[in-house]
Amino acid sequence: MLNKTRGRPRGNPDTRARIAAAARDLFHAHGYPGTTVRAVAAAAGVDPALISYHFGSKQGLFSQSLNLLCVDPTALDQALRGDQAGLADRLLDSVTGLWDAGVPAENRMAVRDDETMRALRDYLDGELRLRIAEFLGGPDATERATAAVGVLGGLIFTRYLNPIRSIDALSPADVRRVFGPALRAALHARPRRP
Amino acid sequence: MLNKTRGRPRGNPDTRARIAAAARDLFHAHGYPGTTVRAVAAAAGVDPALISYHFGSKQGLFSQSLNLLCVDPTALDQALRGDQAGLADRLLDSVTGLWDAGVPAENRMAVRDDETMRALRDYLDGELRLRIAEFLGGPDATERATAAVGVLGGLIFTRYLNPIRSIDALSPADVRRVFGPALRAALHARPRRP
DNA sequence: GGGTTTTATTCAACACGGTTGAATAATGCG
DNA sequence: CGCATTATTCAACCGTGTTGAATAAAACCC
Repeated sequence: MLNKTRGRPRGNPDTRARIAAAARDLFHAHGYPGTTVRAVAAAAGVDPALISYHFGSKQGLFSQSLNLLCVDPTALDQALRGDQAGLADRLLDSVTGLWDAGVPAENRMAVRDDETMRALRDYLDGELRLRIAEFLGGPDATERATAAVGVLGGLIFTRYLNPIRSIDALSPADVRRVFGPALRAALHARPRRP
Repeated sequence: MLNKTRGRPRGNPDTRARIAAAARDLFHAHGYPGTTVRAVAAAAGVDPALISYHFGSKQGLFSQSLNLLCVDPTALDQALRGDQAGLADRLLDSVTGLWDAGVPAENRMAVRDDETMRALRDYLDGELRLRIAEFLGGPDATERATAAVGVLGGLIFTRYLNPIRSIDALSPADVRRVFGPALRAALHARPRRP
C-alpha cells in the first residue's frame, strides 16, 4: 500500500485484475457515489493514480468491472423455449432466479447508477423486447412484447432497484402468483383498438 | 454574486425563497449530483455558504425545495372514484397526466436520486397500494393491489425514470392500450392458489 | 547483450465540491 | 439608545477525481 518503490514492479503482478476485483466488491457494497477511487486503490494496495491510468476514469473502472450484472443471456434462452402457456411463469422465474441469487438483499439498492441503468435499459429495449416479440409472433406481437417489458421492468424496479417492501418481501413463488395474471395479460391479451 | 457588502443586507429580501427557487430549477434540470451548491448560489446571487446556513446541507436544500414532485394526491383521488371497470384507465391516465406534464421529456432522467427514489417508494407502498386495496375490496385485495403497484411502477420506471425508447415513445392513449390489459388483470384477476 | 523504447508504477500537485468559523452589518426588542 | 439576533460575505479546510513528471522494470531490436 504505502511507500512502495517508484517505477515498474518486479515480475508481472496483474494489478489491473486486483483493482477490478476490489472495485467490484466496493461498488457492490457501497454503490457508485459511496465508493471513492482512493478507497479502491487502498483495497487493491495501489496508488490512486493507477486506476486512472488503467481504466481512464472512475466511470470507466465501473463500466469495466461490472459487466454482466443484469444480463445473463442463457437464462433468457431457457425462458424463451417451450409452450406459450408457461411463458409468463418462466420469465418471472428467470428474473427472480437471476437477481435474487446475484445480489444479496441488503445491497440491492447499491446497483443503481448511470451505467447500470443504461445497460438495463438497452437490455430491456434492445434484447428482451425483441426476443419476446419474435417468440410470440402473430398480430400486435411488438405491442404485447412492449407491455410485457413494462411489467417485467416494473418487477425489477419495485423489487430490486428501488425495493418497496410489499414486493421485496414476496417469495419467488409469490412473485409468480402475484405478477402472473398481469404478465399473462400483457403477453397474450390483444390490445384493444379504440 | 459580485462584491456585495458584508453583513446583513438592507430591507428583508427573501433570499431563502430565491435560493429554493434556483435550486428547484437546477435540480430539475441537472439532477442531484449534477447540481453544485456553488451553482445554486450563483444562480440565486448569493454566497455558497448561505445555503449551508439556511438549509443545513445540500441534502437539506434538496429535500426542502422538492417536496411534491411525484406525489399529487388530488390526481389519485380522482382516479379512485367511479366504477371498477374504468379504474385501470383512470390510473394510467393519472400517471401520464402527472409525469408527462410535470417533467419535460429531455430532463426526465434527471429526477433519479436517493431522495426522489425514497419518496417514490414510500408513495407506491404506503399510499397508492393501500388506497387501491381499499377501493378494490374483496378477497385478495391486497395482493391484487400489490400487483397493480408493480405494473404502475413498471410504467413509471420504463417511461420516466429510466426511459426505454419503445415505451417512452407511446402517446398517453397508447399507454392505455398497451398497459391496459396487464393492469386490468393485475387489478381484477384472482391470483391463483397453487 | 547492450541500447532504446514501452509499460507500470509512485509522488506531488491541481481544480473542484461541500462545509465551517470568523468578521460584519442590518434588524428587532427592551 | 444599547444589545442580542439574524443574515450575509470571506477565507480557509478537507476530501474528491484527475494529471504530469519522475522512475524503474520489462520488452524489443540489431
